[in-house]
Amino acid sequence: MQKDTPEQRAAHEERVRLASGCMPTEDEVATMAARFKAISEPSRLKILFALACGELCVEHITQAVGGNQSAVSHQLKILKDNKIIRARRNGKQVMYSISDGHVMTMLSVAKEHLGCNE
Amino acid sequence: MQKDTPEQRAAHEERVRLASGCMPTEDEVATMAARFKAISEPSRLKILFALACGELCVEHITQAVGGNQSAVSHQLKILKDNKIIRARRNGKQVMYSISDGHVMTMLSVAKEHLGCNE
DNA sequence: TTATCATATGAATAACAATTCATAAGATAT
DNA sequence: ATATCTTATGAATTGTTATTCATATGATAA
Repeated sequence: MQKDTPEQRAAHEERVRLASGCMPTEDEVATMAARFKAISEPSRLKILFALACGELCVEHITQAVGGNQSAVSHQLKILKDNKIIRARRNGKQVMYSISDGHVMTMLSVAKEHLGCNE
Repeated sequence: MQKDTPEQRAAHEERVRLASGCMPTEDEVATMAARFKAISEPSRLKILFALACGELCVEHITQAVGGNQSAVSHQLKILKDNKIIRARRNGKQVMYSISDGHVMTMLSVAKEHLGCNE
């Protein structure tokens, strides 16, 4: 079998170099991965779709998605730590909401992508 | 402490009902969660950023992201099974590429979201 | 055919994450 | 102050997932 010519080898190296150049830093990749992971569990994704309709307190979130209060609270913490949602206290309750438009975009793009089966 | 009035209680139920109405089906949530999970590992996210610059074969991907061939191959399978990337054979090589625009959107939105620290 | 290159896969281990239970903490009312 | 309502947290268990190694498969060339 033919070995690559020096030109081909250079082209390969160039492609790898280009791809490496597209790469965010290790820290950036780690942060993005953690945020995707935060929204990659069915129970947490359900919480987000519930919050997409508007701010809710923990009890209402729990009712909307099912499950128990403790589990929901743990999940809310993960979402909050990853800047996916935000919290504000209102008396005895804590109200949660989607943190910004990027998250809403993710949700709608994910839903659209469901149609793509190829 | 005051109990909720019937009106307040009805308002609460309405909010929960509304939130539940925003909810995709169980199957849809499961699929979306699985796809987010596919892109939520640093090594796989790196692969995607490499492919964002254009089609690459396995060896080049491996060089671009580091790690060994077997690990990369396992990760490519997960991405492919979740419709995040596609594969085409070209002689002895298999060329991988981002499957569609939704994925590219996800990557750029994720990168933008890095700037949001609140 | 055999040899070689490129990629994929199965099985085992090791790291990680989700859920549950029990309980703590924070806020308000009495 | 105490009681109650709401949410958060720590620890333990259970279930998942990533990575590695060894090897299989698939394609081309000699």
